[in-house]
Amino acid sequence: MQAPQPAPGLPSPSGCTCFKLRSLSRRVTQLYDQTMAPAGITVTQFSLIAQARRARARPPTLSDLADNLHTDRTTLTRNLRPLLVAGLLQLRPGADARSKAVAVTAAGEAAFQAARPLWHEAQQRVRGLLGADGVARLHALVDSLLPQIEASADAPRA
Amino acid sequence: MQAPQPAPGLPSPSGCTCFKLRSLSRRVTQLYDQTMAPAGITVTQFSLIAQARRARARPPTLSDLADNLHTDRTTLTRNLRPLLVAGLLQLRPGADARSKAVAVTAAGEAAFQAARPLWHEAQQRVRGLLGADGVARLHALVDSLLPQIEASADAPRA
DNA sequence: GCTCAATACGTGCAATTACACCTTTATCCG
DNA sequence: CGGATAAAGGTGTAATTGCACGTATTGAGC
Repeated sequence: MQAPQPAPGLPSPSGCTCFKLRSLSRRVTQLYDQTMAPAGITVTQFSLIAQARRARARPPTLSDLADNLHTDRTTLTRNLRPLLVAGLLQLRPGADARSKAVAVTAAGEAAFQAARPLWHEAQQRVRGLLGADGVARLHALVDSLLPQIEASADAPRA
Repeated sequence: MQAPQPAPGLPSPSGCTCFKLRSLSRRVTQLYDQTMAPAGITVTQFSLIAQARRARARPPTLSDLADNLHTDRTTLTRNLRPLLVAGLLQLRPGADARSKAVAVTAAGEAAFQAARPLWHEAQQRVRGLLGADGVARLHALVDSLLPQIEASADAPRA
C-alpha cells in the first residue's frame, strides 16, 4: 500500500472526514440491522419507536420527534410510513389542527420489547469490537460535535 | 455491570452507538453537500470519482471500487448511475469478460477539479467547528474501528 | 375582522443503502 | 473435456435521506 501521499492531483478520499464517518456509520448500521433482523425492525425504526415511547402521557408531535432524532422532518414522514402500515405506531390529532402526535400502539410496544434484547446484543458486540473506552470516546466525541454542527446549521449566514 | 438505568423500560436512543453515529453522519453529510452544491455533485459522488481517479493507468473494477469505498457492491451500481448518465464516469471492459472497469472522463475530471476547493472548504468548516484535535481524534477513531467491524463481518460465525 | 408572517405538515424528486436472488463467465479437478 | 465451484456483476424490492415546493392552520399587527 502506498503511503498517504497527496501526490499533487491525486487526493484519496481517505482524508475526508465525511467519507470516514459515513463508512463507519454504514458498517455499524449493518451490524445492528443484521443482529436485530429477527425482531423484524431496523435500528432506525427501533430508535424511532424508542423516542416516541419516551413521553406516553404527551405524545410528541412530528416536528418534536424529528428534532429529537436529528433528522429532517420530511425524512421522518417517510420513515414513519412502514411503522404505521405495520400498526406499530399511530398518528393522533395534536393540540392543533395543524400538528399530529405520534403514539406507540400495543403492537409497537411488543415489537420494541422483542427488539430490545437484540439491540442490547448489538451494543455489546460493538463494545466487544471497539472496547469499552473506544465506545466511550466515540460517544463523547459525537456528543460534543453534534451540537456544534447543528448550531452552525441554524446560523449559516455570516 | 449495568450503566445508569434511566427509568427501567424507558431507554432513550441517546445511548445507542449506532443512533449517535448515524445522527452525526447525517449532519456532517449535510454540511458537505450544502457546501459542495455549486459543483453539482454530492460528497458521495466526489468520493467515488476521487477513488476512481486514483489509478488511471489501471482503472479499478466495480468490486475493487466497492471494497475501497466500504460500500456494498450493489450500492455502488446505483450510485454510479447518475455519474454515468452525466458523463462523468465511463464503464469500460475489464480484464475479464465478467469484470468492468470504471474510468474517469474528461468531464468527470473537470467536475472533480471544480468540486475540490469546495470540498476543501467543507473540510475546513468542520475543522473550525470541531477543532483540529477533534477532527484528528475522529479520524483516528474511525481508522481503528472500521477494520475491526469489517473483520468481524467477514467472519461473523464464532 | 383582515392581512400577513410563522408554524405544522405533506409530496415530488432524486440520491444513498443493502439484502435476496439471478445470470454470465472463469477456474478447479477428476 | 465436463461438471462443480467461485467470481463478477445486475435487478427487484424496500428503507433511509433531504431539498424544493406546496397546503393548511395559527397567531400577530392593524
